[in-house]
Amino acid sequence: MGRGAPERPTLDGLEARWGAYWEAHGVYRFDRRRGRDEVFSIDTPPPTVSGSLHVGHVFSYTHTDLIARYQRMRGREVFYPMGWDDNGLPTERRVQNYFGVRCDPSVPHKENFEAPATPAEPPVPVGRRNFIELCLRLTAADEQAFEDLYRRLGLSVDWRHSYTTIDERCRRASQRAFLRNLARGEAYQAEAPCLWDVTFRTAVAQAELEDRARPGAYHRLAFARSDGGTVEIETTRPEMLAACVALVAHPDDERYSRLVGSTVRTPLFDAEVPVLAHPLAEPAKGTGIAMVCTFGDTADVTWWRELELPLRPIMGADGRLLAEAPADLDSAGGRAAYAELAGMGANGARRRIAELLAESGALIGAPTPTSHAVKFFEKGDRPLEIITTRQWYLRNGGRDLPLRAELLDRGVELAWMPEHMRTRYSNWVEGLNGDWLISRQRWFGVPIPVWYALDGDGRPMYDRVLVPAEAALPIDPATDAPPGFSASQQGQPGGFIGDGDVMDTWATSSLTPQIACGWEEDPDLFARTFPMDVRPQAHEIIRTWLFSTVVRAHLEHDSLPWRRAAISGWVLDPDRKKMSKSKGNVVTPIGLLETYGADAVRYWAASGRPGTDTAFDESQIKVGRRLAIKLLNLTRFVLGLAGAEADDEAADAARPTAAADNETASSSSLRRRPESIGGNGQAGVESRETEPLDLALLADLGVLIDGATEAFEAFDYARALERTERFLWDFADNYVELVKNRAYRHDAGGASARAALQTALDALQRLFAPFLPYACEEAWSWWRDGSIHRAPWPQRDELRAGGDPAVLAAAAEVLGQVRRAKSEARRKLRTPVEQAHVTAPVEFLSALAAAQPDLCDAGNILDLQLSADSDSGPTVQVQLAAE
RNA sequence: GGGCGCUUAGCUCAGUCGGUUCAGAGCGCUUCCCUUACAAGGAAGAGGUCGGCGGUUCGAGUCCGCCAGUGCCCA
Repeated sequence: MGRGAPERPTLDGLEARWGAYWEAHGVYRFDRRRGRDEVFSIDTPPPTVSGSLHVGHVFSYTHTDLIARYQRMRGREVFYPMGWDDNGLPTERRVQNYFGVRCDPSVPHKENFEAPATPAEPPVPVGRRNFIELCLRLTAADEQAFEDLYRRLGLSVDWRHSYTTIDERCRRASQRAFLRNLARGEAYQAEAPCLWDVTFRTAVAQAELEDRARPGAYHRLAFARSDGGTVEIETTRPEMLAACVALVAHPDDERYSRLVGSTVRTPLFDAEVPVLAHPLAEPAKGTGIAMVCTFGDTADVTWWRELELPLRPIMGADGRLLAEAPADLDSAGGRAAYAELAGMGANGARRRIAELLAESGALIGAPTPTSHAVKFFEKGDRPLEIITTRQWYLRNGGRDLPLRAELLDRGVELAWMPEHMRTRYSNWVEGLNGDWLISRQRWFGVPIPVWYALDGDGRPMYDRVLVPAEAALPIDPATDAPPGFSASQQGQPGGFIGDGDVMDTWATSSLTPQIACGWEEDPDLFARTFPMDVRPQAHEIIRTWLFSTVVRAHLEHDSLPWRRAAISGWVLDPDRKKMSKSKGNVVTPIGLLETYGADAVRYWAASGRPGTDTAFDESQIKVGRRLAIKLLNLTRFVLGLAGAEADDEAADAARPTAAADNETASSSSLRRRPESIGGNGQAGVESRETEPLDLALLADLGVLIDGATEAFEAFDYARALERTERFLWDFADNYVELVKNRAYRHDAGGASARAALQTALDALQRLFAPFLPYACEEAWSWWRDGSIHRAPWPQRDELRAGGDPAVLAAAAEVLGQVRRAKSEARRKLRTPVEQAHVTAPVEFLSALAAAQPDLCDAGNILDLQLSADSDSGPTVQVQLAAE
C-alpha cells in the first residue's frame, strides 16, 4: 500500500481491499507457540445456519470482535475460532421445506440421489443417509453465506479454526464425551415418562420447553365413592380420564381428609383408583382435589413417582390415543367408552369424551372456559405430551443435590458481564426438576455411539450396552459394528443393534470449548487455550448453551469451561419488540453493509452496551459512517501538513520502521515496537511538542487512553467507544481549529503543532481500530507500516507529560463563545473580531494566555482583552467587524 | 404467582464514589456558513419537575421503601 492520503478519501472498497490483505498476511492467525498466559481464547457462539441472516447476527458478534481486537492490540495472542451449528432439528425442517422431502429410515438408500428440483408436495420419503446428505449440502451453502457476512463485517476470526457441529471432529468429541460420561455413570438410560413432541415425534428436554397461554375449559367430573356418594374434580384434560390412576388432595385439606385412604371409581371407565394426599395438590384450584393420569402434565409425573402409582398409558407417540385400552381397564362399559376414543387426537378425544360424560351424567354443568399455561417444545406448535419411553439422560444436578450445589458454585466462580445475569443461571439450576434428556428420535445429529446385544430371539437387551473404542470414533451405530462383531450381525439374533437415536444438539454445542481447543486431539493447543477466557452469548440461552457447557466441563475437567461470560442483549425493532422472523420485523444485514459499510454497522453495534437490549436505529449507522469518514479526512489533513514540511526527512527519521519482530511467522512484518510510536525519545529523536496548548492536548489524550483502556478491561466496549468518539469530535472542533494556522508555519511552533497532531492521530487511529477496522487500517496505511490490528494499544506513557489541560479548555471555551457570537449575528465564522474581551478568574486567564496567539488565529480576533474577576465565570464580549 | 431488569429532551441513550466535569450526548428540528481535512460537511440554537409518592441526608437523577408502567426469565 502506498504512502500518503488520497485527494478524496472514501470508505468505498475498503472491505474488499483490507479483507484480502488481512487474509493474505494472516493478520488474525493464531500463533500457537504462545503460552497460555499470553493467549486470549474466545468461545464463539456457533450460529444456527439454517436460520436467515439478520442484524442480530452482526450485533452480538461485533461485540465479541471488539474484545478480540482490543486484546490482540494489548499483546495477547487471540484464539478466535468460529463454528457453525448445523446439527439438529432446525436444519431438518429447513431441508424438508426446501427440497420437499421427509426422512423415512425404512426407505432404502439411493446412490447419487437427486432431490426434487422444486419442493415436492406431498413430500417425498427419502432414506436416512440420503436425507443427511441433503442436510449437509444445504448447510454447506448456508455456512458460506454466514462466513461471507462475517468476513465482510470484519470479524477478526482465524478462519482456519472453523468447525461445524455435525463435522467429523465434533461428532468425535461429542461421542467421546458421551462415552466418558457413560463410563463414569453420568450418562444412563431409563424407561421413564418424558416430554414428547407429537409433531416431531421426539423427546425434548426441560431446557427446550416454553409455556404458552392456551384457551381451555375446566370440566367438572363426578367420581363414585364406595359409600354411594360422589366426589367432584376439575380437569382441563378430560380425555386423559382413562389413564387416571388416583385422586390427590392436599394433606391439610379437611374437605377431603375423610376420603383419603379410600377408593373411588372413575366415570365411564369404572376403574377403581385410590384417593391420596400430596402437598402439591392445590386446595384453591378447582375443587381442591385433582385426578392423576399417566400422564396429563408434569404434576402427574411427580405424583406418579412419589406416590408410587401404577402406569396406565393411553397416549401414543403420534399424539393419538392408543388403539387398545389399558389392559386393566376391564369393565365392558369402560372398554366400549375407550373404543369411542381410540385413535383420536387430544382435541377430538376431549370433545368426544365430554359428550360421553354428559350422556352418562358424570359431567357436572357446562365446561368453564379458562386460559392456562401449556408446555410446548420451543420449536413446536402442538402441546407436549408425556410419554413413557426409554431414553438417555445425562446428570446435570436435576436429581442430586450435591451436583446441583457444585454447579451453582460454578455460577459463582464464573465472572459475568453484566453481573446480574448470574441470577438467570442460578434460577435455572435451582429450578431443574430432572436430569438432562439427551436422546432425540431424529436423524441429522450426532448418533448415540452405542449398540445393544440382541438375544436369541433378536430382541435388544438394553442392559447389555456395547461401546466402541475411543480410537474408532466417530461411529455410526447404524452401519458400524461394535468390537467383536461384524457388520452383518446387525439386527440378527445373537448379534447387535445400533441405537437409532441422535443426541440433543446441545449435547454437542455444550462442548464447543473442547472442540475448538482440540480436546484429546491436539493436547498442545488445548493446553494453550483451555479453559477459555470468555464466552460471549445472548441471555436467552443461558439455560441451554451456557449451563450445559458448564455441566460438561465440570464433569469432564472439573473446571469451568471459561473464566467469563459476556452476555449480549437483543436487537429490538423500533417498537422495542424482539426481532424475529415470525414477527416479520427482521432487518437483513447485507443491505446495511452495502449501503453504509462495515465500519458504520459496527459502530451501531458497538454502541449497544453489554447485556442491554438495543433498538435498531439506522440513524446510528449513519453516524458511524460519518465518524469513519471524519477519521479519514482528519488523517488526510494531518498528513498533508507533514508532507508540506521542509524538514520532511527528519520526520521520516522519527517515524518508526517495521520492527524486525519475528515472534510469529504470520505477523512478523506487522508488529511494531510500542516505544517507537508517537515520535518519542526511544527512536532517538526528541519529541517536538513544546507549546503549552499542544502539551495540554497530550494531557487530555492521556486521560482518554486511560479511560478507554479501563473500559475495555471491564469489557465495556461501548464506554470505550463513547469516550474516544467524544474526544475525536472535540479534538477536531477545537484543538485542530486552534492550531490549524500555526501548523502550516515552518517554525518551532509549527513543528510542535504538527507533532501533537500526529501523536494524537496515531493514538486515535489505534483507539478506534477495534471499532472501525477498515477505516483505521486504511488511514494507518497512509503513514505507517504493517497492520494497525497488530499494532500495540496506546499507552499514556507514550505521550510527553506535563501539559496543563486547562490551557486547551480555556481556549476552546473562548473560541466557542466567539463562534456563538458570530452565529447569533448570522455572520460568517471568518468574520474578523475587532475586539474580544474575556472576563474570568485569573487562573482561567493565565491558562488562556498560554494559547492566546492560537486563539486569535482561530477566531480571527484582532484584539484580545483579558480582565480578571474571581467571581465571574468566563464571559466573552465580542465586537465583530462591520459588514 | 416468584425473580431480574428498565423508566432521564420529540427519538435512541449516557450519567462510575451522593456534592462547580449534574441535568448531558447523538439523532431529529430551527438558524447561519461552500473556510484550502471534511457540503454525504461545518458552526450555533431551542427542548427535560430525571415515571409517581414518601424516606435517609446539609445535599438525591444517583441510596432506601412503596406504587405505576414496561420487558425478560422462571413457575
